[in-house]
Amino acid sequence: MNMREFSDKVELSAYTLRYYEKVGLLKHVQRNTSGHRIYSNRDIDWVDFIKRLKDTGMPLKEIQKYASLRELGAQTVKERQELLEKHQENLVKHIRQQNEHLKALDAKINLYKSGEVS
Amino acid sequence: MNMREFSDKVELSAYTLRYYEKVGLLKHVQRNTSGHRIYSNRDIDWVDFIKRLKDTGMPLKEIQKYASLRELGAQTVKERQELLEKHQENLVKHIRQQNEHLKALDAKINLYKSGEVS
DNA sequence: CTACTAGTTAGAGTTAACTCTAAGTCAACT
DNA sequence: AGTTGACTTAGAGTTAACTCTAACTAGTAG
Repeated sequence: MNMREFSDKVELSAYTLRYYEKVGLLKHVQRNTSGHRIYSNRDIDWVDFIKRLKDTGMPLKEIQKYASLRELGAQTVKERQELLEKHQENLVKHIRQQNEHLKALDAKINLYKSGEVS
Repeated sequence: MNMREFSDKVELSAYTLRYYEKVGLLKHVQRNTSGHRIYSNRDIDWVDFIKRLKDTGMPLKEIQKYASLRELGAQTVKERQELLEKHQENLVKHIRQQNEHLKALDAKINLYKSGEVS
């Protein structure tokens, strides 16, 4: 599929997709005879995974690191797993923290509701 | 308390605290005779609340809006409550989303654990 | 009196992650 | 042949949220 279709599907602008390629998140995207990019379904999966990592707070630099390890094939499986497990741990902490924040916010709102705030 | 003590207590650099003042998050901080800032316990509470909003993804601009409403006193209670309730709603959504991401990440890691990834 | 410490200001610099601009190419229509 | 539209590139510009620099001052210890 072409840029526009892919951009629509993954909900990232063409600018962002080219940027992701520039910083090494997306590698060897195919080209047609006139030099335009052609994306595959595997590209969709990969970008979706990038988005997931990003949405859970992983910086693009670290996603790039994961991408590079992936490039190196089977010998980096362990390292990639560790990277993801570390991220998983951070995410669990983050969710715990956010739940605490939510509780405190609920309490604050209850003060407003009961008219104890001016 | 002075800059250093306050900075230690709220775990924000002096740079950041001055910046927060500059952008209108912190207002009428007291000064001593030589022009140095003096912070109170109420300042601690307020900065802690700012941090909570920030940590839950509220942009400083919106926190600033809340701060400004607070300045205007009792007549803005309703508006402030609404602002917080909107944020609460976003936060609930965010937590839900993060939990979904976590589940997907768990699944991915399980693929690694069972050797289904190369 | 001098040195040191802890602050002060205005404004410049940094970083991440885009986002856009300008100039150009290529294929398809009219 | 000319126009349109969807791309291409290199590189400049933007935004949020800091972070730092330079030059200065006030209070304290030796």
